[in-house]
Amino acid sequence: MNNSKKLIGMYEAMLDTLGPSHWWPGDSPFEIAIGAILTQNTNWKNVEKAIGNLKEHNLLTPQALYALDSDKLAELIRPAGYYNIKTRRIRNFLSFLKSEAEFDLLQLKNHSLDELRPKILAVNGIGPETADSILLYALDFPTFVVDAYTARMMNRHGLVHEDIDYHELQALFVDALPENVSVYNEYHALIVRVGKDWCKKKKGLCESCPLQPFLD
DNA sequence: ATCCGGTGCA
DNA sequence: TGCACGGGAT
Repeated sequence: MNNSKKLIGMYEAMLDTLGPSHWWPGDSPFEIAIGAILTQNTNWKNVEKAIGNLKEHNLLTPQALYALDSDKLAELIRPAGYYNIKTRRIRNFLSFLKSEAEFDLLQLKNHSLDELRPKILAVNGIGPETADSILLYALDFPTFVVDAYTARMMNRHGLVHEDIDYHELQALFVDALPENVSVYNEYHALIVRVGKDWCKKKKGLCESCPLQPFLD
């Protein structure tokens, strides 16, 4: 089976067994963008606490967060871990949002994907995965998100080396799939769900995995 | 003890 | 290529 058919087959298998994911959880594009920064190498449950704290204080708007002291912000996002560095990263993103789009995330959609992605990547603290997550899940741009789960899952299926470069891994999916926001959205979400519940770090639960039929 | 929707810096 | 960043859940 060629690569494209295999990747499409895996997608269909996951969707059939797990159902749609309804990603990204969040009430607004801005909440999704902040969540993308907060969830860097961090369990989503911890991110939810941090976002809950911000909501509770009515601070989940660009203007309110921008006006907030670093110390206050750090304390509120503390449950998400790495709170000092993430405070800096959020503030970097807010400065970018102010200068580039008058605090209006949707104004970023006036750019093409190809010119916007490098601009977001230039923000210190926003790497390729966070940038693509914001572009896809907050702004509906057709860019495919890959992550540690993706590399692990693909590696265990013998398709890539474990430490494959981000953009190489991404290209594998882009080349195999139709350029479609809904498919990109759902595919990454399904991989994360499979990664959490079956393709675990220590020992994969391959026998019961939705992707078991695709193992060799 | 181990892991988590990573990233930047030496 | 290593390493720091970090609280919370299992």
